[in-house]
Amino acid sequence: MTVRPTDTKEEILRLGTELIQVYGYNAFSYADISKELDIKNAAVHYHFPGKEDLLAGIIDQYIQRYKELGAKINAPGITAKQKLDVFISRYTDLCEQNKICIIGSVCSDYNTMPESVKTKLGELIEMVLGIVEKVLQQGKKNGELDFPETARVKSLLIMTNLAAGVQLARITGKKDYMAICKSIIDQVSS
Amino acid sequence: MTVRPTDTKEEILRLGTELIQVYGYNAFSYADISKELDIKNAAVHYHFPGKEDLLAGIIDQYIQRYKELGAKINAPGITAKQKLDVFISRYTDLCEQNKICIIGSVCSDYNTMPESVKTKLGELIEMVLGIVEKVLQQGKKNGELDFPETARVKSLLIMTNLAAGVQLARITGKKDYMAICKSIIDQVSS
DNA sequence: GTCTATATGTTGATAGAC
DNA sequence: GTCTATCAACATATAGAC
Repeated sequence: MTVRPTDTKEEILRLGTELIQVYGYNAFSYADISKELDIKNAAVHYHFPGKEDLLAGIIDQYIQRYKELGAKINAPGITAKQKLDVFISRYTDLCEQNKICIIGSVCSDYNTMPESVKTKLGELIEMVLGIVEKVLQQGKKNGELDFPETARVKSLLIMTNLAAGVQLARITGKKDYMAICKSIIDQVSS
Repeated sequence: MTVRPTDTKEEILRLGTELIQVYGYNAFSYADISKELDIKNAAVHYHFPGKEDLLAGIIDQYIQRYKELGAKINAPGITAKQKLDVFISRYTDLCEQNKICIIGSVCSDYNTMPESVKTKLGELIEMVLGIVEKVLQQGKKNGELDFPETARVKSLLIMTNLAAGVQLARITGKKDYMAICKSIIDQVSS
């Protein structure tokens, strides 16, 4: 790749995220990153002294992005269904690239992570669930969406469908994942 | 012809399964096994020459167990709801032990696995889905269960709820998982 | 900020004795 | 079937030059 990264740190974060989504946190090394970015492993350690720091940085980046999405998604003129579609399409994109959700990926390695990162991960997941819950709550209120569960529980059901859906898709194929997405929409349609 | 496995081999399989459920496939080593079983790492290699062989052995054991469960679950006198409870309680047990479903765990490491193991994993998952699908199908037929989706799709929805549910429970706690389980039951109740 | 060079431990694995 | 002994390869990590 001839694209000279304007910011090595950003590139490391981007590649680290990808490696977690494709191979898992405990399956990649700093060598994978340094080779791909054509830098030395010491350069990676300069930006992220330890692998845990890299993981923390990646999760921080996600928290930041969802914070932005949470604010943006409240914009008027977008229906609750469209908002829900924004979430679903994120997972569909992952699925298409043979990646899985970073939360699900890191979850397998949860017990190998330091406490500080566990806490950060909890923050991220509560933020994601909170955004989905809010979308569902508003959609239910204005009659656009309909479902028997509370918005909190419905957000749990939808997010587990999506997270494990992309995991499953790796093995059984994309067709099953697409059927899951269709059902999610059908279940909340009034 | 069934060869009786040695106790050690069984112990390695048991412990290997546990390590995958607790720490993930790429996070444990043969040293973890040999230390815990108080044998030398060479002894582990005797039973499973490579780590992939161990993973294959673990998946094979699961396939065998689900084959037995698939046969047993057809026994008369058990309602479809009770059969569904058998599945749910397996995940609840995992949740209680802070473990996650082995399929979900291995899924993160999917792209680091040899083709032969990927195929085996596909076999296992189709078997599990098939059993759940059959339970749902029969329950729907005799009016015991009711849901708008096809049995196949509903099995996908339920299994993704459960698999990601135990993953989530590690982070957000058992309460969310229990709410998911309750909803699964409610959704299929007629 | 990136490099060279190096340290130190771990990993998965094997050969051959008992 | 288990052991001792040993291995090359790789992992994470740091010191100090440029």
